[in-house]
Amino acid sequence: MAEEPRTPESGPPSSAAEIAAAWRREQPGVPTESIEVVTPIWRLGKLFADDRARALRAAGIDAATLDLLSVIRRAGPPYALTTREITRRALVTAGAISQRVARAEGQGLVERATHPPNTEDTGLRAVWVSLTDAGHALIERSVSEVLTREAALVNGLTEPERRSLITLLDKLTHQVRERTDGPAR
Amino acid sequence: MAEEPRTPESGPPSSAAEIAAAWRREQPGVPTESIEVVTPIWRLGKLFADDRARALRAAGIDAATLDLLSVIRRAGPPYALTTREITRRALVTAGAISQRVARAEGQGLVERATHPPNTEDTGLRAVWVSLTDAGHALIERSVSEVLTREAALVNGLTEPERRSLITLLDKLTHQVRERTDGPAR
DNA sequence: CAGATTACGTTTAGCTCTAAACAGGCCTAT
DNA sequence: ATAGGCCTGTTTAGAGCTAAACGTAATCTG
Repeated sequence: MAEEPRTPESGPPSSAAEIAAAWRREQPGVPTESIEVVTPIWRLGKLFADDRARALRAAGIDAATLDLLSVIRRAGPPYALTTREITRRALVTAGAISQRVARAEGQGLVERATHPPNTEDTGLRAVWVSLTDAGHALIERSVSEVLTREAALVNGLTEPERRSLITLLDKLTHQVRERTDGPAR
Repeated sequence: MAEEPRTPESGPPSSAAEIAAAWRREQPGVPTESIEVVTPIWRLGKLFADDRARALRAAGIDAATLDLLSVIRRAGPPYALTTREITRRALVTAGAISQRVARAEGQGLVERATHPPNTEDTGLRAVWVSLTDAGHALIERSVSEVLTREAALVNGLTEPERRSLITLLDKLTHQVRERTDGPAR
């Protein structure tokens, strides 16, 4: 095939295929199969995150807070979850959740209570975090916009393509999880 | 057989499908097509990043430094790039690259020079970052391990599945890029 | 040429995260 | 009962990042 320019002057970032090819050329024998999977996943993650952050800035909320309020909102009435449960559904540590809750509480978006809203309890020293009216209003407003926006980003794929991608991502996720098997903290 | 002393709700995080279903139930009419794509991409990104960080800790290097040295190493001889070119190929800002280079320089892994190693020049006030012997040795050692490890994580997919996934990710990346078209770096 | 403009890299303030130490409620066993 | 062990949640020090201001070299303009 045609050789590629050694240093492509000012363009888009090197494609994953180019990176893999570069390693095969520079260090033959090194396994490069993962590069074309892992690199685009990281880049897409950043593209989605950046776009979301840009959209949320206008709404006066950040992605971390949106994430917190979302988890509580979509749990349904009475819109309250324990800190532990919130942590389990998020991608960050318990300490980070504690800080997120403190910030959101300072903004009047959530409230903390050591007693459950029902008589239901985890049987342990649980702290229940619930949405205030302001928090409820804010999440209602922002989620719709964010999801509409992101749907538009994904709509370039046909329905079969999207379904196929979802299936493959799902399969890969399960396999990576069981292979790393480290506490997915 | 197996005893179940666990707390009721301690399982894996909600699947993306469950999250989408929850939104359709709680706020009908909101578009949820993107959730099953974006969520697994973020989760996979974190799984790969965490695994890589764990592996690198043993080798005495962090992911940010690996990334820096990798870009320079795979560019081939004479193993030197300008800061601008490094930034273009990374997912972080120019300020972050400057700090990464400073840290790596402090560890004796790279060197900075205001003059090009060749007579080749970008025509502007370029700073060339090049690998030291120690940096070269370190990257040689770590990249092989990281890629071998990550190849094993991806090998659960069959070859056609992997190719199909790569194609879909590529297509999605291009479309998201042209739809957001934002600065994104 | 001088002045303005542009391109590149660095510095700085502030933010959010992680890891680890800490604090305290609940439970079981002796 | 009480001692000790677990389970939850919070706090804290430190790391690395971003955004924006800054310094400076190269280039354009009149």
